[in-house]
Amino acid sequence: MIKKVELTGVKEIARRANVSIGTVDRVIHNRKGVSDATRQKINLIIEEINYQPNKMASLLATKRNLNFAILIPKVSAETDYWTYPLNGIEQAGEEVKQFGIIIQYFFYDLDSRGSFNEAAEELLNCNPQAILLAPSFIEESTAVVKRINELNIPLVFINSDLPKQPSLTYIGPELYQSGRLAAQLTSLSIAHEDEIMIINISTDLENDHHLVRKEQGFRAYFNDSKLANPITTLNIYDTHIGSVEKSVLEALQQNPNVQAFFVTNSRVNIVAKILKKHNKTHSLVGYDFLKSNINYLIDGQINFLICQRPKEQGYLAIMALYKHLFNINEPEKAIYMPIDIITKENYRFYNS
Amino acid sequence: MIKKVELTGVKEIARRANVSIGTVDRVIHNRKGVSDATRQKINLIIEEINYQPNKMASLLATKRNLNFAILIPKVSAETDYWTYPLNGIEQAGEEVKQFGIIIQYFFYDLDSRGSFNEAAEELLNCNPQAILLAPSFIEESTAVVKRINELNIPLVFINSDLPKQPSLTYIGPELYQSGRLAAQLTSLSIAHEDEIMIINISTDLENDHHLVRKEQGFRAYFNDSKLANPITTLNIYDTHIGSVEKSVLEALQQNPNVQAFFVTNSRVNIVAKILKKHNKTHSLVGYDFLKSNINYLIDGQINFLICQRPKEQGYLAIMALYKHLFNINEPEKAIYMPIDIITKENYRFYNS
DNA sequence: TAACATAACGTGTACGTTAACGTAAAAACA
DNA sequence: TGTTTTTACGTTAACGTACACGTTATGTTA
Repeated sequence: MIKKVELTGVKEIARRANVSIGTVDRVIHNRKGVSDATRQKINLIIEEINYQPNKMASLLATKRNLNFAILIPKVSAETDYWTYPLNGIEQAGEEVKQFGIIIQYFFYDLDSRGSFNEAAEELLNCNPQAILLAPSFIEESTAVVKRINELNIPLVFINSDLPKQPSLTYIGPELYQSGRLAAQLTSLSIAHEDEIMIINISTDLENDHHLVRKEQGFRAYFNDSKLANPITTLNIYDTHIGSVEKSVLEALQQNPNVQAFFVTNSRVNIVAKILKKHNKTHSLVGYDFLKSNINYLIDGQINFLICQRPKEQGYLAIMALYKHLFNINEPEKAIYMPIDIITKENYRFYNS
Repeated sequence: MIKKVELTGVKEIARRANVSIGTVDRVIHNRKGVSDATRQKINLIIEEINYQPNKMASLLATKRNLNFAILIPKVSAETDYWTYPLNGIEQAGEEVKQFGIIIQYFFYDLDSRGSFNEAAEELLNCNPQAILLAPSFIEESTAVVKRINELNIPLVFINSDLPKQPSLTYIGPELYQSGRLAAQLTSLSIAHEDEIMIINISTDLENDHHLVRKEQGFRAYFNDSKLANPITTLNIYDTHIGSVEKSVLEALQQNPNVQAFFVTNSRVNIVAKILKKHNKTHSLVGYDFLKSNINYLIDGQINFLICQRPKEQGYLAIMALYKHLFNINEPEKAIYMPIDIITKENYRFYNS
């Protein structure tokens, strides 16, 4: 409980500059009423002692709240992936709430670009001091991000990046490498000549660069490792199970030597269900810690799930904004989540 | 930027209770000097208006330094495992520094119980307000922990637990399950009849319950999975490479059908070196993200490393103490780290 | 030169909480 | 009874920042 002795803050600056704290305050806030000479002197001292304003005192003095606005996909019935980032955001929200941070949530429908634009408009209307964005639709997001940057509001991307748009940081997966990892895991459970099938299931495959990057990584691994296993790709645009079942069975008939599947997103549980129904014991690798996926992992129908800490992504994103605004530290330009392998023997400790 | 209008805080409580804020403060902090009647009245009002102290004001008012004391093994030349928790601790230290938290470091030698006791004594002498402890030596640690608990200093265990001793939380691995995972990974790359060898390398094996638990988990997996692969254990007490080499080669001669090794700690790189030297291509699974291990992972000599986020352990431990002391939230009684699988395809993103 | 304007700076109060300090009254003791 | 101790409070000065307002000094104009 030793009292601090360091001299910091406006008072110390004022003392060194032989002015009052009022003057220092004016310099800090770029208000007029200070001669150029004193302004320079004070700025010099600010540099010298590396002055970091005490955000606590500041918030206390201004007695205002900070609004953080979140714009992410809504949790759909089809996949509960976004519950995890949301949980992380909420947890972080609890922790920073006492610093006057209030989180406002806006959700959009992954099937509707219109809903994205609407939600973005609402978001901007409530004048947030920080924004967390999952830019699923590239063009629409880019437009919104440009406006955000004009307003000079700190912005964090989550789950997908818009590398050309300036932002505080991107927090999310590195897709290519995760595809490579999927390939390595697949190669563990197949023989020399076995065929492999990559399954992309998405209504909007053309816009879903996630899947493409993963497939590229997957194929690159086999290339680089000089593994000659034939790899075919099956694109499925209708995500309903009946339609998927039909496609998969057809493809299996055409490629009877397929021994392993790689599903490039979290819909791997659909494939697992189908394989189980037809008593198939193919190797199966897919994505994401969803309940329905975990069940098939325990079951043995899915061999590996790859996961990139969705909850942590949300948590870290809020924390990055908080730390930025409170001058605690600045994040890296991009934070790539570790690429985790989930098996039936380690899933229990994954989200504790 | 909306101004708050609510009437909250000690002032409002004092107004409602017809007392001064000083009295309210005494009630809030459970200090004496208040009659039971007023205390009750105030507590009632606190409940009523659901009083949440303003942490910013609080932090500002108690401009005190909090000393956190850390007692962990020193980074040895032999293994740099402890650099990772240390990094995590330092990072957390940076982040909480502006709340007046100062971290003091004490290190002990893993080969010397005496050094542990000495360091612990020094630590207690500087009257820390929170302690982070890696209780490697059970008896010595227990004695120290008892004294710490008498002093009512919040304490977090890291890496190993002392379940019988009260503590704020334990942050570290769950060893049994990690052994099971090692077994699953081993089973991926061996055939039906292949033999497996578990290698424990430790000068003080009897005290190293870590290794024992992992071995138990490993064997349990094979039992539960009805896999009949013979498993033998090789205990090596002399950790020098020459001695390990001799032991391993001897054991290999006696068990020529061994196709896979499981090294129960981070010294797996020693075994990798030996196997490489003798051109052996056994399957090899071991522990920890150390540089020397990663090199053999890239090399292909090690198939999998299991890792339990050492850096995060340190980070979370400090944060748990900080959040406890600042009433942000209380941790779970035990926080088991996810059991991560590191391969040559995902190690790059593990510690970013 | 008086009256006034403005630039440049200082002062005071507030934010909500903490804790040291002061004090009146009650209780304990001689 | 008087004296000391204890109990139960109230008062007040910080903490670092923000900002309205007050105060000089230095012009500028009538």
